[in-house]
Amino acid sequence: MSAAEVPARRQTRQRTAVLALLDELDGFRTAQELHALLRERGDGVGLATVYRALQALVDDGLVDVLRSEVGEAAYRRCSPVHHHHLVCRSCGRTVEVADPPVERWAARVAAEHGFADVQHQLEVFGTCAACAAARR
Amino acid sequence: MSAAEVPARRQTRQRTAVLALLDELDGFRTAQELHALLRERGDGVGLATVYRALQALVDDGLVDVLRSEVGEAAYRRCSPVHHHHLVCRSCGRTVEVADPPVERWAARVAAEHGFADVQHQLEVFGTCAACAAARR
DNA sequence: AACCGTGTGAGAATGGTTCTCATGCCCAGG
DNA sequence: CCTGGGCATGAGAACCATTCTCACACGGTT
Ligand SMILES: [Zn+2]
Ligand SMILES: [Zn+2]
Ligand SMILES: [Zn+2]
Ligand SMILES: [Zn+2]
Repeated sequence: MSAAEVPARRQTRQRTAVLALLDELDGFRTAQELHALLRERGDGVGLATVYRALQALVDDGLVDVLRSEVGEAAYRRCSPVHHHHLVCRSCGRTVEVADPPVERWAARVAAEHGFADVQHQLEVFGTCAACAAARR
Repeated sequence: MSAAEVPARRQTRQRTAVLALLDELDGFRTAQELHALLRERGDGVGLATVYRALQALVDDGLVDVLRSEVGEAAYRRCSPVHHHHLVCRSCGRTVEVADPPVERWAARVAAEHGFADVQHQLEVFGTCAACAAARR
């Protein structure tokens, strides 16, 4: 028997609205922020549903999730290929970046210490030019 | 007037116990785990105090903190020089690793995109040899 | 159009972390 | 040594993001 029967994701107004909103935002946003934005614009969506939609999108690889320093999850529409992020601490604006050397380095250093099933996470935080200018 | 009057950290049984416990553990542990361990061994310490002691140690640069995938904070006694971690997903065992190239890469890629005040976080997760062997 | 099963939503529940505040005790000064 | 001011402690309440519950709505397929 084939392993996983794909449950077939159902198309609903709520899920469409969440993905559409993420598509027009260019930074990481928390579920609560997204929920508030949807409510403001009239597309009322339950908070629990926002969480569920985001989780589904993450599972499908359409959205990346990041943990803020205080532990809140933030979500962003991202390309499906492996990459890392350069994130503005102030406005959330994000640039996707890739670096093959660090990929190889992570695999090598893990192997040297006998670790298997290796994964890694690398994020860069800073203040973008616009926010740095606005701050003064 | 000099900027910050150092409040002078006070030496108490509880803070000593927390740091001593961390010194004999070699992996990242959550505050709740540390609290349970202290209670087991008779050195009763309030949970809130464990959190406060850990926060103080982090502020002093004696301890590193890591956010698990579910958002829990885990703490580990670490060397004060900048480094990253190779962490076993299963037992928490951790190896400190350094990689100057990635430091330079992070600074360069950030500068190219106009970002300032750059910081980065890089962690590698895997299954250590001992846990891989025990699993079968 | 009818049915089945998944999706939704409001509120309750969960669980890690922080806050409150009355009491304890470290330690500099005398 | 003794004392006093003030930071530290602890038990429990408060907080808050996230998840769960469950009755009801509705997508998609026959
Ligand atoms: Zn991404
Ligand atoms: Zn990578
Ligand atoms: Zn460390
Ligand atoms: Zn580094």
